[in-house]
Parts: sequence; structure tokens; C-alpha cells
Amino acid sequence: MTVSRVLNGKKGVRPETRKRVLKAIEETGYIPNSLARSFTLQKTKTIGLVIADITNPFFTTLARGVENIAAKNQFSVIFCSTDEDREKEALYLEILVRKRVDGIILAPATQKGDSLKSILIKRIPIVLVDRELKSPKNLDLDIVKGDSVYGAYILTKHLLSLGHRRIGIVVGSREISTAEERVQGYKEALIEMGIPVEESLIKFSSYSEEGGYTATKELLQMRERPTAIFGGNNFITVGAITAIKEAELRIPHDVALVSFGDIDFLSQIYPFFTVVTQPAYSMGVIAAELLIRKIEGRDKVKEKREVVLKPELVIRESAGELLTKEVRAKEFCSA
Amino acid sequence: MTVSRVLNGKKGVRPETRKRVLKAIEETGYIPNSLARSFTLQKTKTIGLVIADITNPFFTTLARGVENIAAKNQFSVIFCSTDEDREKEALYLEILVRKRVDGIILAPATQKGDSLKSILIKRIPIVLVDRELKSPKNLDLDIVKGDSVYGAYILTKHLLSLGHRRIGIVVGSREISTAEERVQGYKEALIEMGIPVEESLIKFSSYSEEGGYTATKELLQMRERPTAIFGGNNFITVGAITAIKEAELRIPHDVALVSFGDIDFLSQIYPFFTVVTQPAYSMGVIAAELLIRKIEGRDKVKEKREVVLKPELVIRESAGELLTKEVRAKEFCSA
DNA sequence: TTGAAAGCGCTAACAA
DNA sequence: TTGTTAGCGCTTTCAA
Repeated sequence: MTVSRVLNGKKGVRPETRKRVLKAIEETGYIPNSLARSFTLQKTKTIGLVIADITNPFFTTLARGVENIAAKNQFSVIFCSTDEDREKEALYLEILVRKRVDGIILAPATQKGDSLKSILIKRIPIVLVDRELKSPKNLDLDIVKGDSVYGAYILTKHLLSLGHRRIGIVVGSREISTAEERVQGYKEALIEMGIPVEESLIKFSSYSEEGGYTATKELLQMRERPTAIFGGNNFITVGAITAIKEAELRIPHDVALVSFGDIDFLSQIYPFFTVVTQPAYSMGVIAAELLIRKIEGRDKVKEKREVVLKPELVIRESAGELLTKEVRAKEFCSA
Repeated sequence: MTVSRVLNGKKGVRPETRKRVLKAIEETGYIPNSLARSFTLQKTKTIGLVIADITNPFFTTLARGVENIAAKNQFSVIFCSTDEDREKEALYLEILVRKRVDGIILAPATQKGDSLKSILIKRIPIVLVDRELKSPKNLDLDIVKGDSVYGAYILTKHLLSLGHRRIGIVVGSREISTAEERVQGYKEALIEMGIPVEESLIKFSSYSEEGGYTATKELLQMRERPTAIFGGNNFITVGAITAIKEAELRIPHDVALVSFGDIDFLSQIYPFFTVVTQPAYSMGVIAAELLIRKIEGRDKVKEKREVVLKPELVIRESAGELLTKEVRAKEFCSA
């Protein structure tokens, strides 16, 4: 007991005794067992972070934000990559509940929150990031997300302002809220300009290179090919580039290409792609702060909290911006 | 007790009883507490992965390999980013020991293994990845790494074969084994060609963009500027590019640039940089498999295991390969 | 086939 | 200021 008091820095221990305890700890190489501690205290100082893929720079940056805030508050983080697979997601969530994490940050793989049952039962605090949940109704989980509708809207408007009228869009699965929202923003921009929405130009695929590649290929094979393509996330855009190169088309001369979400190393070194960027790191930071406040009961607010971060349009060259200014646009990747 | 038997699928339970137990579990929404389980069993089914930065695609890919193997064996992974900071590393290792992880995969931030004390005391299995430990002597930890000496050697030889004679090299801190090894490989190639090693062309900096930027700037400001630069890892190369652009020099016309470690999205889309690549995913997979075997006592071998993976030279254009073939090389990033 | 006892290492509550 | 008791939820051992 006295040892416990010393380790937890509690008062009521004679300095002399404290010293003796410390010495004994030193000599025996004793290391406290936080498993036992968590077990009795009923809290683990651990949060779970469930995202699609730790290989995706967007999530990785977000994760970094989470980790930094967690560390600052003496929390550990368990990372889980779902690969957008609802079964993996359900499995990971179950494991996290079993491990009795104090809270969970989740970018759900589907809009249906059926895998959340056990978490809700156990009343484990949870914060969504990046993606909404549609059901169960009235779930009202806190969320930190980017404004996908708005981002897609300004990106599409940008293409329209450059004269594009047939714009293809490739997004992730319908199961994911951002996919629907990005398509919605795209549609709003078209409608505002009085341009009819053509469903065949809208591809719900998957947020992966493979998805971007396949869908783009289909778009390029249409009888009346789009003059511009909207990549729904970084992976999709990379896949789209591959498809465009394969078709021996040039960006932006033959097809313009813009991306929702920046393409990390590439854009940094070679600022060519016109994109809308999201503040991934901030999303992680805010989500973690929110979660920890909830865990520690410092969040008095009862209603659903919704933090929506505005994305930013970064105009570069991949949509033919220079072309329209009567300047010969640089050409990308023309091998 | 009977519940325990049912949950663990042990025999010796009447089918009828089993059914009743399952029903009760269903009804009450019971979820086992793996904390308690780990506590009594003295194993957590968790491994710790301690790396420099989950934002670095190299480590991220490696992490993915670890995670996949872990999941396959019902292990969870706790990720820790040290930022190459030995204090953070020591702190994270301490936390992992307290959490009684079953094993640790570590890419050490320094060659001195002083932060490993508690792990060794507790006899927690550990596998190093990517980087060696120099001390304590005779520690003989298992390791899975790339062959940095060889990789740097072939990359340097490639530059030499293209006619470069003054080659600058920027690597990470001397504290990190790969930095020393890459410099060693570089030297070996020079010596083999009878070219004197000039110490001022060798920059031990840090494995970061900032490090690459600063050191490259210094190299470019030398009275007799190198004709080629060897970036010690992906981050360093990116920083080097920035410095080169800032100096208004062209790659490869004015300076050739090669990289140890590929530059993910960039190279994939725009295969321009000549690099040596490492099989990061495999490193993660092998390390995790090795560790889990050790944890489960299936690894009979007593001696130190050392798995060294050969890196691969990928020749592209950033070293002026096309120039020397009397073809006008493409120019990179000339705004 | 089922159940009771004991103990894993810790801390809250209380007692000395 | 220090120490004792009890209990967190599980599994191992042993008894019924």
C-alpha cells in the first residue's frame, strides 16, 4: 500500500519511507503492472483508433494528430486498419471493447452503425472522424469531419469556370458518407450552372487505386468522353492517373484531373495537381481532444457535437488553368 | 466457471448447458474483459511497435505488414512514434512494459540500447527492425533489416558509372545504424574506383525533410559543388529537392539526385527518381512472424537471428541516365 | 459435467 | 503515517 502511494505520488508518506521504497524499486527492477492497475481502476488510459488504412497519408496524418494529443494526456493508442471492410471493423471494435479502451475514434467503413452495438451498451465514449453514420437514427455521436459537400462544390465550380461541361467523378463506396457528400457537392455545382446531371458520369467505386483506375477507365471509354475528371480521394486520383496514362492521354491537354485530398509527396515536390485539401492533422487533434474530454467527464455538453472543418481549394495546373490563360500548359507525365 | 469453459470452447460442457450460457450472454450483452483475462493468464496478446514516425511511408508500410500478421494471429498492435527522440523512445518502451505487451518490435532511435533495460529484465521478446543496436555488447537481439551498406554501394556505383566524381551524401544522425552503413557503402564504392573520400561531402544530418534541406543547401554552397547528391532516405531526398529548386538548379542537368528509399506517390506516378528500394512490407511481416514465434515459444533457435533483405536498384532518370545516352534528359520541376 | 476456492497486482476504504 | 481487507473478472486446480 505504501508502495502504491509512493508510485502515485500521493501524500501521507514519510520522506524517509519514500526514499526506502524508491531504493527497493530500483534494486529489484520493479515495474508496475498497468494491467492490474487498469483492471482495478476500471480505466485503461488507452484509446482505440479505427481507420481504413494506416498506409493512406490522410489517415496517417490524422493518426499523428491523435497520437500527439493522446501522449500529451498520457494515453496510449491502439491502431486498427479496417481496409473499409465492415467485418474487420466489427471485429476490431469488439476487440477494443474487450480490451476496455477508455474511448474510440472511428472512421466508419459503412454508414450503418450496426457494429457499434457493444460499444453503445458499454457506454464507451466514441468520436467519429471524417465520416458520418446514417443509422441507427438518433444515435447522435460526436463527429469531426471535413465539409465534403462544400469541398466538392468548389472543386467542381472551378472546373466549370475553366469551361469544362462534361465532368466525370469517381468516389468511394456509397456505404461511406463522404462519397455521397462529394457527389452531392458536385451535383450542386452543376445544377447551379444549369447543367444537367448525367448519372453515367458518376462512379461510386472504392477509395483505392484499383477503384480509381477501373472507374476512370470506364469514363474514358465512354462514347462522349468527359473533358475533366474529379478524383474522390488521393488513392482514386492516383489510380486515375494510371488509367489516363494507359489511355495515352495527356493531363490537362486531353483530360483535366482534379483531386479531393492532396497527393502528399507528389504535390509537395511537384505542385501540379489542382486539389481540395483537408486539414487531416487538425481533425486528429480535435477528435482526440474531444474524446479525452468526454472520457474525463470534462465535456458538459449533452447534445451531439459536430465539428466541420472547411477544406481549401489549391489551384495548380492539372485542370488546364494555364491553358485557358493562353499560356501553353505544362504537360504531365507524357513519357 | 462453466461460462469460461463455453467462451473458450473447452469441452466438458453439456450441449444443453452451453446453449443456456450462450443465450444468457446474448441477452445480457455480456462482453468478456480481456484485461482480466490477460491479467490472470499473464499474457496480453498485444505487441508494441516502436518506430520513428507513422507519417513516413516506409514505416507505415512496414507497420502494415506487422499489423496484418498480428491480426492473423489474434494479436493487437500498439503503435508508438518516437520522432527519433531517445527520451520518447524510452518513455514508450516503459509504457509498453507496464502494459505487459507480449513482445516488442523496435526501430531504435539510437544505437545505444540503454532504454531497453527494463525490457531485458522482464525478458520480453524483442525484434529489431531496420536498425541495429551497437551496445550493450553481446545483446544479440534478433533483427530484420535491409542491407544498407550494399544498397548504398550499388547506388553510388551507379552514379560513378554515369561519370559523377564529386558525390555528396546526406544521411540521418550518426546515432542510427543505417546512416553509418549507408555512408560506409558509399565510401566502399568510391574507394573501389580509387576516388579519394572527401569528408566535407558527407553530411550526417537527420532523417527528415528539414535535415535533407539544410545539408543539401550546404553541399550546394561549396566552392566546388558536387555534381550528384545521394539522399539518405525518402524524407531527406524530398528536402534535397526543395533545396535544389531553391538554388535554381535543374535535376539532373545541374545536379543529379538519387535516393535511398523510394518516394512513394511521387515515384509511382512519375517514375523519375533513381532509387534503391527496400521491401518495407516484407520487413514488417518477417519481423512480426519472428516475434510471434518467439512469444509462443515456437522459436527453438537460441542464437541471434539476423534477416537481411537485399535492396533493389531502380534506375530512372534523376541521375542523368538519359543525358549520358546522348538523349536530352527530361528535366524535373523547372518552374 | 459442474462448481468452489484461490490468486494474479492493484487501489479504495477503512483501521491501527 | 502505515497497514489491513476486500474486490476488480478471469482461469487453474481440485472437489463434488
